[in-house]
Amino acid sequence: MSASLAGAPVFALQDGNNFYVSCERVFNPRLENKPVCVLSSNDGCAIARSSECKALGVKMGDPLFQLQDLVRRHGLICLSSNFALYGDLSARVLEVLSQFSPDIEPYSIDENFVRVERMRLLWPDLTQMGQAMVARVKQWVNIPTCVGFGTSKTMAKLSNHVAKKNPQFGGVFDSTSYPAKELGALLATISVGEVWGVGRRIAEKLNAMGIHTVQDLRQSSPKFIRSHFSVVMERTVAELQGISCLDLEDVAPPKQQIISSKSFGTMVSTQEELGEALTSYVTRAAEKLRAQRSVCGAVHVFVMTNRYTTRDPQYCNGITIPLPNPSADTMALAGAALAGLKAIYRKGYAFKKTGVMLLDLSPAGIVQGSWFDQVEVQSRQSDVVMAALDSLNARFGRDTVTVAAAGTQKRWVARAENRTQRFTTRWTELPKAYAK
DNA sequence: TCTGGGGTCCTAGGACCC
DNA sequence: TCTGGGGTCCTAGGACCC
Repeated sequence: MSASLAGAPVFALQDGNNFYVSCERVFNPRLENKPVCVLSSNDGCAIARSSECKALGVKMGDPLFQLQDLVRRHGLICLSSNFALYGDLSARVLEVLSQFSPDIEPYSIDENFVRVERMRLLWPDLTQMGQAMVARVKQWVNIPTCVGFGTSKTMAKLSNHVAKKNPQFGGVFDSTSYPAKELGALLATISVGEVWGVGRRIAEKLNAMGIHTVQDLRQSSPKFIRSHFSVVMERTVAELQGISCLDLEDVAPPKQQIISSKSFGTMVSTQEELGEALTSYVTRAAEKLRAQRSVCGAVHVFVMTNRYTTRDPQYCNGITIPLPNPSADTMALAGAALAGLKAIYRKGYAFKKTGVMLLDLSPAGIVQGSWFDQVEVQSRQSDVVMAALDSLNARFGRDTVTVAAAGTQKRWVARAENRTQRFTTRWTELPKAYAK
């Protein structure tokens, strides 16, 4: 049994093995034991690989046209992606895990963090708990997974990695009960780039400083790391030392931006075609926006040519269009997007990709019975503030219940309460009506 | 010929204020 | 008019994650 104190957090990280491929295998058992990969949209490149596929040397992101030889000679099976299916199975996995603890944070489509320390009466041995999780997810959803335990999220992630890479652990690794000396030896065999939060760039920089393995980083001083990197890395080192800095996010916060974009299968040149694609992306993004009950204050549009070709001239550009009234209305957003497109469109290019980002999101609808419209104006002039209040009155007319203004010398917030809408608007520049 | 689509957080630096 | 410290807000860009 682990020596962790009662109440001190213990995290599990459950992670589906080769998740998309495993999902496909649920409904097509003939894919079992065969090299399989799942492709991105337009069947562009590999985004998930079975272990047999990895053994053939296929890398994440390898384009399909480079895999044709493996398809012919080794029977590599390449499948188009089916994200609706993966999302459905992900939800089922989550349901099974909720039998083990109510404190769960779905981290990605194939990963879940679980706080387990409150369940120690039921599961004094974490390894047994992890084995039960693996067995039950396999039995009920037929998805193979691994589970790692740690006293921080970062250690749970790392333990999951250990479980995945070392078959002798049977898919479960509990770093909290592993003898300290042996744990250090084990972590000294793992390269520092495997740590959650250490990407390619930071790994290079760490290597240059003589920090090559997870154990090297774990034995570094957080303050030293802070001085050469950022507060994020400082936290990572503390987490590796078993000090939990990142808690479970049990209620998912609303998105701060919503993106919808896609590459074209064949190149597109005309503004009309780009506009049609954009309109469908805006429709999808606006649905997501309304689903989280937000309105959006600015729409960003971008276009780009094919960055992989050296033959054609390159052009990429983007523009952010602020909305005078924050909205979740598809037509309003599409109008802004198309106006943006018109501004950045150039004739004579073969475009590969376009997309839209909804920015400046804020809550819409009823919040504890109050409805507000806020206008922030950068001015110390009282007449400007009064003008802002006037505009709120004009916008809501008789529906306006109260108006008020408060702020500092520079930045004023004018606020109107209204029976039908709640918006929070931030103007980064003065609304035209008030410009002097 | 053919190369994904989402997201988050942090920092530096400029504008502006007292 | 000049100088400087302390502070806020905003944006662009980089780095990371799946």
